Amino acid sequence: MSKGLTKRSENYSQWYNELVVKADLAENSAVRGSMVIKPYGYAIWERMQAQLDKMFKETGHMNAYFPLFIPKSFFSKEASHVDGFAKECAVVTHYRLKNTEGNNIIVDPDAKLEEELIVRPTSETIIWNTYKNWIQSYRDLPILVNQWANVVRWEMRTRLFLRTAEFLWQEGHTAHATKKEAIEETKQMINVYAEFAEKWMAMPVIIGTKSDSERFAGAEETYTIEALMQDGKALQSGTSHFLGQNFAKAFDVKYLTKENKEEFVWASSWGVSTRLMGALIMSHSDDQGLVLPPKLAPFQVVFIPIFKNDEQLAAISERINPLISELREKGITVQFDKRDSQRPGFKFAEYELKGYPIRVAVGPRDLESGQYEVARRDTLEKSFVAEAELVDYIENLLKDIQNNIFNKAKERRETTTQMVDSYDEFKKIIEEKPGFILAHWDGTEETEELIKNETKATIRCIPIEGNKEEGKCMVTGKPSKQRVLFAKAY
RNA sequence: CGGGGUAUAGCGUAGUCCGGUUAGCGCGCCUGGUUUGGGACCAGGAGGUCGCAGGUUCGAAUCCUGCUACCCCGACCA
Repeated sequence: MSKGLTKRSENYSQWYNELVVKADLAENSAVRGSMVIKPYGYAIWERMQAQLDKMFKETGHMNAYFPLFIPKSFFSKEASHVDGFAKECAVVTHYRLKNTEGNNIIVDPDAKLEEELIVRPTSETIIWNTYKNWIQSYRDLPILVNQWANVVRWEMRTRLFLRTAEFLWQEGHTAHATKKEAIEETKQMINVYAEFAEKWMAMPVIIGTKSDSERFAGAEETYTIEALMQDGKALQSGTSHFLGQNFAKAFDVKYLTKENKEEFVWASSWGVSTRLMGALIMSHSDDQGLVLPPKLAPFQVVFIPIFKNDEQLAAISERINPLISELREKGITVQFDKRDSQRPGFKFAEYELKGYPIRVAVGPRDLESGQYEVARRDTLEKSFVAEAELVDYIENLLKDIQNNIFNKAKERRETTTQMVDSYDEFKKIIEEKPGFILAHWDGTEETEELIKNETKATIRCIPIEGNKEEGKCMVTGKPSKQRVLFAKAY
């Protein structure tokens, strides 16, 4: 399982599939670029889901579910939106198969749909078509709805986790009476994402807005959180869009104000996807495998008994079962690996590969001494801890690991983020020491395009926080209001 | 869709140029034994339409033709 991991660690996507997903679906192009998420990987996604869902509910949202198939006619109402997605839609044209002679299954030509159905690439259109019926008065607003779902985007090129044809995500779609409120919602949700990324994934992010060319199709403003992976490439990890009245106008969603005036509603949408799992893997993993933040690890602690026979195992179990109960009462997730089919050394390596934050080894020797060997995944350090102190020690160590991997990631980002004032220096750094670059830009699409073509670096975002010093564009010398964030991106 | 590459057991591969025993090796898997505090060892064993279709030949993983899929680089993108 771990064969070749060290050598391949520079190319994360090479070993995800050995670790958490199985991607070998396709002899058939229809599932090209999809992925099977294995149980352990899915457990990580469930932890992420649970926390995000909690945060959405704490900010007043409720979950709903809308159909997978969207009639083509819905989809073509918002012009820039359809332009953005038209090239990557899977389309359902028939509803029946037919078994011909020789067991040859074909699509029944008589079963053609009158109107084709689009497999949702995102749900704005079907949701706004529905909101039209939900909204009449200012009393119906705001509508604060989220959906957990799968979507399909027929990308020309796929990358495991980062850009699969089908992916799992959450999409929030809100409707508001005023522009101000919709913008506040948009900003609130990007802050929720940033908090989740930093406090739970232990992944530092930079919040900002997208340039015109990178903005979501149909949005007036796109907020993003941008993270830096260990190889110096940036990953867009979550977005929140202020949609203005674009979808309200396209789907004719109006409400009556207190003054009995008819107005279009204002909208936001926001989402994060299983791409976050890719981000998590690429932020922290090392040559030994995954490193998971304790807050998202499916299991935070694993106990490995070291035994030669059933009597020894029974003696070990008797001593550590009360400890496990005590840990569980504190809300710590614990696994006790009693398998006799693998040797301890194999298990050590296996749990390191899977990123369990803490491993405790207990053998006859330790029962006598009353001290257990505790190993932490982030630093691979081991220490002996007295039985009486173990529960408190683990509780503190989990917090310590969570902080430590965040700080490590942040430090790494800071040492690979540079302020650059000349375009020559920019080109040199992008080539030699990839990472974030803060530089001045004249705000035009032409300059952005030029930089992209010459260096492959793109504007990841226009940061919201930090120094807002004015300056001159590093390419054209024209005035710039603030530095923007550049990087090569996934 | 353009450029490059690859396809041999569950995974990784040798063999292909120059056709010739029963297609070899490592990991993994199964059985037995010895082991068990950092990925155990010994012995035995199972597992292959050599991507698919056609052709050349006494004989094809190997040569020819066509097709398909995957990977990498671009364009596209959560």
